[in-house]
Amino acid sequence: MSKELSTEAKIREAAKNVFIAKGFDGCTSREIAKAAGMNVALVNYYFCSKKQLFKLIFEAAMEDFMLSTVEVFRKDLSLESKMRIFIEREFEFLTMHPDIPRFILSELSRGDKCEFDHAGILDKIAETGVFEELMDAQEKGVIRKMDLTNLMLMIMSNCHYPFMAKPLMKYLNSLSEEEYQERLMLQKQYVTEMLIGYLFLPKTNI
Amino acid sequence: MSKELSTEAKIREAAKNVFIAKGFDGCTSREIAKAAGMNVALVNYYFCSKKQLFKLIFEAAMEDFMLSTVEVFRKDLSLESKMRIFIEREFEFLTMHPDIPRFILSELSRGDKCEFDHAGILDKIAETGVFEELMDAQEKGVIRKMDLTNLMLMIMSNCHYPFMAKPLMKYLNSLSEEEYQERLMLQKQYVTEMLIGYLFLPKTNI
DNA sequence: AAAGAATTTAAACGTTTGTTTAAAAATGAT
DNA sequence: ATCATTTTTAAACAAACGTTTAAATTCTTT
Repeated sequence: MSKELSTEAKIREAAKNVFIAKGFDGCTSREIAKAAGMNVALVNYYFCSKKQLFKLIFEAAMEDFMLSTVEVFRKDLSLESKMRIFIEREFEFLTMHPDIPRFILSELSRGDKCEFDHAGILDKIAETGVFEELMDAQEKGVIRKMDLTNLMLMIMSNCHYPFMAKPLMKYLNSLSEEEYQERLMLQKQYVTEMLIGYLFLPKTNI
Repeated sequence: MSKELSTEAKIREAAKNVFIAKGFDGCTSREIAKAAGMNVALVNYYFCSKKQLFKLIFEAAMEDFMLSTVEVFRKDLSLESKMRIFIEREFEFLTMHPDIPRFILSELSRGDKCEFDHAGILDKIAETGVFEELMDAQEKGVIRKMDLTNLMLMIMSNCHYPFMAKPLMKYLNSLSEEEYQERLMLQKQYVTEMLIGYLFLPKTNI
């Protein structure tokens, strides 16, 4: 692993791990300090307060979560290829950061404690031109005409939830970690085919 | 609302609301007592500890969450009708209890703090005979051959996630409460068609 | 090497936490 | 009405919380 990190970076890293694993309410400043291998006071020396440190971590996670995989839409590929690769990348990202969706949704629903600044996240997605491309495809009858908000929600449901529901599914079906990972990879295939099959209309040979 | 509840029931009710809204770590015993309109000590007088009260609430929520809508599968209907009605009921239940999925998945991932006893939940689902019916339908080529765990996950993804992601979607798309409720009803239609379309195979006229 | 600034530490601050105690109020039985 | 039991309250407990302070250490600059 990385050996030479600044104190500030070490705290940031520890805070990220602890916050994402346990949530803002589920951990203490001292726990973060210990995970970073140092004194409690240093956390506040560098980041003023638990709340402010959390805000930093949360917003970074949010950006990662929303933007890590949208670059596909800039590529010069067919819309269907883009969709397939997007889902592929999404599962890849979530395999490496399986706790992020639950973390984001939980903390967002905790709400007003401190208001988050995720201005422009949707703008950055829009910059890729994906929405225009989808609307074009709808006009041309390539894909189903449906609200894009709902489409977004549909894709996110099928990508995020399988990772969020891991403890539930593992328990209900008595699965080992390996078995669940297998199901996840299976699920990726299933949802890809289902989403593509639903979204893309059969070609009409006029 | 209901006026005549026993003290014990009042605490239970308050605890349910507070725990589900804020999570175990996000609230205090005093908060629950205040929500029930009484002293802190009474909470422990009736329920011994915060942890034990939580366990009670959690397990009740879990049962509701998993079993509230499975009765459809006992009915004498075509498999497709059952699927449609199941999704309908699921959205109905979640409209009334929109915070339960996030609550359950969050608290489950908090893990070992106290181990939950949801023994037999899958058994109770199995009792409806839905799994046999699905396997039969798979043998007969009525529905797609796929792992039933994955199918379950797929349905849950599309039903639960839209409610869990409400704060995220509302913010990203600047939707009012009413607008989001509209999207939810739209989503119900979309996911029903998508799931049915994916699961049920076209009839082969041998 | 000495001085000054930045970093790190141990200790303490006042609150709040979950829980307990002991007294008060309400209830039921005789 | 009197007593015993149950229910409710206010007060207190030690422990843990986020944060601050002031001293110790390290680093940088001269």
